[in-house]
Amino acid sequence: MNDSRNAYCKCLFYSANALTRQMNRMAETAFKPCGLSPSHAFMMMLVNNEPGIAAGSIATVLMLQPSTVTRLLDKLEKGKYLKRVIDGKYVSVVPLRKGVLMQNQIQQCWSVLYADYTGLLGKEQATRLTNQLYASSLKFENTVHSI
Amino acid sequence: MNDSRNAYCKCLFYSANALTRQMNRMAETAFKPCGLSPSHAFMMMLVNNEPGIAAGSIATVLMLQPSTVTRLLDKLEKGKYLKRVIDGKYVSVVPLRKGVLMQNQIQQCWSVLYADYTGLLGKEQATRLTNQLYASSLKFENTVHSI
DNA sequence: TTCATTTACTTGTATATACAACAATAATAA
DNA sequence: TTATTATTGTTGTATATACAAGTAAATGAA
Repeated sequence: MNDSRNAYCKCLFYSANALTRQMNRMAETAFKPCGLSPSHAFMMMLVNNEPGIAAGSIATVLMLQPSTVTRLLDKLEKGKYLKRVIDGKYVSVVPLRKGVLMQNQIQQCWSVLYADYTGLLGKEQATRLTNQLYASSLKFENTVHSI
Repeated sequence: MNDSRNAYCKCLFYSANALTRQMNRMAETAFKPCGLSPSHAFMMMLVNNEPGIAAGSIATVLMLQPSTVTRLLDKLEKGKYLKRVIDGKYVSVVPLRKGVLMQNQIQQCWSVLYADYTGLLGKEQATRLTNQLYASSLKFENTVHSI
């Protein structure tokens, strides 16, 4: 059985997707208590840490497409976690009370997630993997974006 | 700017997702010439290599949920790339001529993808990253599945 | 043999995400 | 100042993927 996997598991597309799906499942569970999906929670944290951040910066920092940011913001705004402040073509985002009050809980969920995957992979491997992934995604960023 | 990223980029959820999104974008481009999405192409390769493979095995090998496999199969079957052979509750999958004839082209696209990302990351880093991802996803598999 | 349980797959529904096309605004050049 | 171009964000539409619930078939126990 594992032989049949061999060809694919040597492909970065395959292994990156496999791990990410599992990671996302774990993250979804970890963030459940706060009632937000991991992506929404990350966005909320970012807005709490940088009130008034431009929508475009959110996209850059979280490495998401602008349209994805729009959709995530829509939901958080509808839930009264934050609001858009529109100034001409610029949109900045500020947290609302509900979002600010949630920060603690989000960070707790985040800690749980961290504990979960380091428990599984070991602290060392987890750190190494994370660093390599991040370094690699920066390399992608510079090339893939600027075509 | 990069300081604002710092907190997140140390998280495996964040970095895995970031890289995977970029990887997927690249893969989508690489597989475009064959007219299949990367996931469909992978599934097609697998079925070509193991004609008659059980649907459940596809899920295991590709590390996908059964429902996801169903959906991917639906599309490939509709496109006459393969067909399901139903035997009681068992479903096995066999390639059709169109799918078999496509194998070459798919593999070519796969080579292009490989060349693309090794060109970007360097062969060494690409291999290291892939192996670590795969090894990690196996660790996840054993725990996350069996809850 | 019949009933309960497990297995294998599908369907309904929801989500995150993307791309391409669009609007509205700002910046620049003429 | 006006006309062009670039920037910023949103909408329409499509995709992959997942979970939960359902169905049908196989297996095991009584």
